[in-house]
Amino acid sequence: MLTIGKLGQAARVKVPTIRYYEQIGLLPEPDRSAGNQRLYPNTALDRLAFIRHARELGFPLEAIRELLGLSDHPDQSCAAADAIARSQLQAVRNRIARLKALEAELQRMLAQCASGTISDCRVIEVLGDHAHCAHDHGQDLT
Amino acid sequence: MLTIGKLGQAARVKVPTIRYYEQIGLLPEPDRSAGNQRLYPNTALDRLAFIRHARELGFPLEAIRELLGLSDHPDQSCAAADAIARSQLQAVRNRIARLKALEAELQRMLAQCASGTISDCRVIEVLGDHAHCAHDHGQDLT
DNA sequence: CTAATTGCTCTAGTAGCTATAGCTTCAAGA
DNA sequence: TCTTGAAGCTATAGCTACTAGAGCAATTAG
Repeated sequence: MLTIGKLGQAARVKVPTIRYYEQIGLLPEPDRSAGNQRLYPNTALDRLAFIRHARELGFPLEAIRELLGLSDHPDQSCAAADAIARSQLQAVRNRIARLKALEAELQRMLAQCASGTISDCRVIEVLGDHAHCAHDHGQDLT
Repeated sequence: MLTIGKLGQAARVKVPTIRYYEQIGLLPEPDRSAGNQRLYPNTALDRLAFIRHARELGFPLEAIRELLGLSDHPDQSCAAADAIARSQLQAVRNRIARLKALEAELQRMLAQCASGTISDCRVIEVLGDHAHCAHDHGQDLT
């Protein structure tokens, strides 16, 4: 049996985050000690590690909720899990593409900076006028 | 003089967002019409375009606030603006590096998926055990 | 036994908006 | 001139995924 602190240490997840996961239903409510403290079975560590790992890979909590649901029914096809991972991969690739465009733009902006006064600062000027842009970074918010 | 709707259209910024920017002090409170509606001078368009553009490049609102402060004093050195842009470039590069590691990991995960049942699904398995990872995507949250 | 640590609940805050409700004002057509 | 529909107003709440703090109770080490 693990206290919430030990569990957090073992899974490298902060204690308030564990309580938050419980609150939103990602982790089941554990039994309590006589003094009302949470006591986790060892299986909770697996589940929490799963969540942490998926978060590190950028999966949103709702996707993780689905994946956990799937892993609770090991007999079904894994097509759904595959689809979730695939869409996550797509999302990551999109983000990389957008960030690369931003990188190029920022680099260009800085290369032109004359380090003079604000009035001839390219950074300020470029930001003020989209026409200065080499790339079309349309609707992309980072 | 522009109504808030025209301004939003011209700058491609949604109306509630403009009001939000006013609320947090990024845009000055404009004059009002007899019927209490906001009326913007043309200069507001420049300022709003500046903000939108900087947001597209990933600058956080606080950095934009600083940049706007700088551009209000065109006689000073542009070193500060340069530094803000430089740190933004660094942040973008960090994000790219982290996302590339995630991309590789997700790709590897999917390549191994046998498309069988959940019980031998690599996606679920890899997520459950960090030891399966080729990369060390330590503390990186996307 | 005491002091330090850890745990508890509850509330509020973070970024950057977005959405809703319920109302008023404005502009254009009949 | 009247009317109708669009656009505007304020205020509040919601979104993601946590994080921080207050004020208290329980546990553990010495």
